[in-house]
Amino acid sequence: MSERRGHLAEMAKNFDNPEIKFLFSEGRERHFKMGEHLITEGQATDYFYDLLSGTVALARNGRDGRRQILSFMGARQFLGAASTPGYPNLATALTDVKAICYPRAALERALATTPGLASEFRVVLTRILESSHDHIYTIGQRSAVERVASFLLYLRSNQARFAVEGPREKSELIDLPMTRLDIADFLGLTIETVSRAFSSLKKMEAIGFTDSHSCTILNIQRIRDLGGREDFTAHRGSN
Amino acid sequence: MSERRGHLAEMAKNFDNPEIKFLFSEGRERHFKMGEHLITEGQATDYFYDLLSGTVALARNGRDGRRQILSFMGARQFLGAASTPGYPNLATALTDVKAICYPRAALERALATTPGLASEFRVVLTRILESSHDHIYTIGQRSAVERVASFLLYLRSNQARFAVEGPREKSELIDLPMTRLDIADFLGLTIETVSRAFSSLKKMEAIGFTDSHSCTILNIQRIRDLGGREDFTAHRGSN
DNA sequence: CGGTAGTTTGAGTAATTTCAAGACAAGTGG
DNA sequence: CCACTTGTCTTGAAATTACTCAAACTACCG
Repeated sequence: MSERRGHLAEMAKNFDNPEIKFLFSEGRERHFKMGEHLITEGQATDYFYDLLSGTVALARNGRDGRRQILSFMGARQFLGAASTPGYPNLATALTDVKAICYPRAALERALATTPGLASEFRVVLTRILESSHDHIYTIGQRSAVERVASFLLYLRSNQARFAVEGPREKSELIDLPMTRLDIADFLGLTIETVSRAFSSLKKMEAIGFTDSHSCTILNIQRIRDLGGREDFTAHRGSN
Repeated sequence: MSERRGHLAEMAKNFDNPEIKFLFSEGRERHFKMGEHLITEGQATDYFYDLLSGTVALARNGRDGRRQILSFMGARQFLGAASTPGYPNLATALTDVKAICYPRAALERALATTPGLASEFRVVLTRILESSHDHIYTIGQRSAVERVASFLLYLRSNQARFAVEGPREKSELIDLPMTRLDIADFLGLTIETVSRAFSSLKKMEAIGFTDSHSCTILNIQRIRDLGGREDFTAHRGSN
């Protein structure tokens, strides 16, 4: 009991019944090396993942080689919810990843017998949907520099909210575990454009780089003006 | 009982308990004129809507006048699920709209006491999320003509799936109840580009227009080649 | 120390946007 | 019934943005 790990276990800590017990007894910790796939597209998603550490890119690949990254996920985030047995997305480990995987059927049964957990789960799903909506706005309406600024705020917010040890304060130091190509495929741009946007933000002294995989926000207001969501999420107090 | 209407009622037809009874006793049919808002952004979402007829645009507005339409919704679709009391989106009636509205608290209680309905509801939420992912791919990776082709398939599929009288076969006749500006704001393009893309599809005899608010697909294969999702959703058999 | 993968920068090109004008349809009032 | 207004849609030309192609730079790894 006390050794149940992960965000799902935390969400379920106040619930107990045979289905919950069964669910957690079925949970297996798995490790993925950088580059490995947690889920392959089209494959039957038998498993649901609760990430413990590392970063995963969830992507949709077109036949002609185009790729759209739908989200970057880290500790305390979930992966594998689908409306059908198949799953059209590809989940790839960008770093070494630890996750607990649960059989989908066991999760389904636990949710069906534990309405309280199902409610929390519904909130999680809804948040994911709202985050997709943010993403759609960003890709559909913003320019390259704005998209990159918005991306930095997205990472900053996620790195605070989904820190391994639980939610913490936002930091001005942003970790960029993904490559420029990953960022480009997330934002609907090319590597070169992403790189130029970073250079441009650096030149206006809004950010600074130590190495190419982590940066510091020097002028948060500038970044917010470019990529912020205050417009429509003031009440949520993000960024 | 037999007069419960709407998709939610249909989903709940096999369930019965006091909370379900209460939920449906609280449902009120409302009519909205073209141009009216069902939900205003930032407002507390006290209500959840089950659409009966008409078309609604769900949009996110930027302060500087930019607007991104997140989805077009019609009969048998739901509106108003949010993870917080506020709601960052604006729902506008594009035609006259009929809907049943339920207090969110009543829905929440009904779901909390009716796990079977909660499961179905979770599937609906997941489908919405998957549809958002399609949208992200389209906006992030496709060219203007491809986006418009993809949009036609999106409408065709929705108009079959969410027909007023229930799911029906897909038709080659596509209804376009929204303006070119709405389409542009949905696809992350300008009106002019959308118009040029339609002209281009017309010139290649992939589609034909009767008037500017309805078109016929003349060469479905061509449209699928441009905007199809066979790549990653072959197993779902869409489009 | 060279090799490889990833990143940055530059120059030219292609696509979409912007600006501007014209076409079309529906509705209004003379 | 016709001119006129209005809103929407289409088309054209110019400007801008992001993309493509190419080369140089950097860091890491064997």
